[in-house]
Amino acid sequence: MPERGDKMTDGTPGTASSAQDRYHHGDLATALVTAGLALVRAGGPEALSLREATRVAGVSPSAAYRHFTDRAALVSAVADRALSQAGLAMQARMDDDGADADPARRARGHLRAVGLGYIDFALAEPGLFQLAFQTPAPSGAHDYAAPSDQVRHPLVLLISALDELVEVGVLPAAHRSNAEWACWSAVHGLSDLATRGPLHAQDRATVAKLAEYVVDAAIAGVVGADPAATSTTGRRPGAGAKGPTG
Amino acid sequence: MPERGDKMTDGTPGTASSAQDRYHHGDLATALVTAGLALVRAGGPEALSLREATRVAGVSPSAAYRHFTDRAALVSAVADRALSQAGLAMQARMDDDGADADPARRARGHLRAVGLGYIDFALAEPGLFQLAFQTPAPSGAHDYAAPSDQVRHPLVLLISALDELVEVGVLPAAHRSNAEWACWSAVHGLSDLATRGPLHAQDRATVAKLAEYVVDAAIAGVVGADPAATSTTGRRPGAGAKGPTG
DNA sequence: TCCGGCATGTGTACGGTGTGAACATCAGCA
DNA sequence: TGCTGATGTTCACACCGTACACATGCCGGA
Repeated sequence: MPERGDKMTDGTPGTASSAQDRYHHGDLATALVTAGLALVRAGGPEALSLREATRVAGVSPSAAYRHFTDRAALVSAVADRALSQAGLAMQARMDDDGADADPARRARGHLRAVGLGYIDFALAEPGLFQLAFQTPAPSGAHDYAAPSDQVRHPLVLLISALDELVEVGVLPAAHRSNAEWACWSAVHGLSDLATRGPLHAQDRATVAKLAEYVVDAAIAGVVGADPAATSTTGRRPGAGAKGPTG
Repeated sequence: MPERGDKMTDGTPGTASSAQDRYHHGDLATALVTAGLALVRAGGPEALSLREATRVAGVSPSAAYRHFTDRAALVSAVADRALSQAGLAMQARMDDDGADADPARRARGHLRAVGLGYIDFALAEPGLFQLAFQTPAPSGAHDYAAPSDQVRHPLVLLISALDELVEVGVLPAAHRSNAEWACWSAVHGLSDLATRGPLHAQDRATVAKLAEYVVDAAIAGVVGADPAATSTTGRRPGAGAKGPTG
């Protein structure tokens, strides 16, 4: 019989013997997710193997199937946690950056913080980022509801930042529709190029500068782009990116 | 002994017996790449298994190691082919769309075609797209040189489209630097969101409309965005960071 | 012409993975 | 107290990448 004592189920040393050294783990589901999160953080989504997760949890491989129908189910559960962490990081950044007294500047700062927070999270936690945003979605289960309690989905943060920009008058209401996809595409694309693509080997400072440029260009694009005149036949003058806030 | 006749090495029926039914395959390397390409097209990068590729080629698994050091090497070779196909598709679209007599309109059409061609390729061949652009790069081997003969790398197409926009006067030279990353980020992000992300289940027409919007917003962003005046705090002019690849 | 070397393909084996079926353990309830 | 269902274990299977020893046969030198 293998030794089952050398595992650290959680960070709660008070209940040291509650879930260990017993035939029944006690809270294997969350233990597996926690272990999976660590694996993904260390080695990316590919490193999340069901067997390794059970090994970390000090349990036999088949035990996982009492709590997850599939490896995919475990991956999905870990992805949810990763999504929450992304939302938390972005929210924190918004709270820091968007403290301007002027409403227009504050709104623009919020949108900027959302974009830069997204990219920062991708750079700081590439494994979690990939898992959170590059997974075919569990099965259409949750539609951008809170991935967990109290944590707002990153897309919700983006949407509310854009709505705020409309309320404040910076973004014309006529330009509002689809703006979230243009913004999300820009920051997501840069994040992917920087975490796995051709910008992978680039030094951090360069990527950070690029991130600012990309976010600013995206904002300028949605604020200034006239969706009714975007064909090759040319845009009307005066539709420049210069926002009303100057 | 397994039957080795049921394979189609290439599209050259003239030499039907040249590479088949013989102990030595004759051109196993390209046969494996061709098989791998089919596997990726059908099931995405994950479906490219070395064993399955050798099975399709009618050869034992170990035979692959005479031509590729690794599974990664085979993947990389297939990725090169995928990259070429992407370049071809984008080039074809550019030739179709960018036929305006007016130089400024033609230049803008070229950039639009590059972006829409990129997204179209991703939607038409999601497996090849993922393999081509979401692979950690072979090992810094080829720096955007022609992935094959005669085919220009997608990034090269983008860069020349932007350069053309500068020559024609639509894009101020001061806004040129880093523009390729803003554009690439936007189209790559949308492609990723649409092939694996939350837009995966969206119907094709909706995504196509979104693609046009995103491309136009990206163009508006780089053409109109003043990289020195978009930040909330207001950065000094002339602080445009030079592109990482030069 | 024969022959030998070397590139190429085969067979077998090992450790890794996900997953299912049968069995073991234990908590909680009648 | 003993049963029952939830949970964990053991064993087994098929698949994967990969390494090693061996088989085959093309091609150039004698």
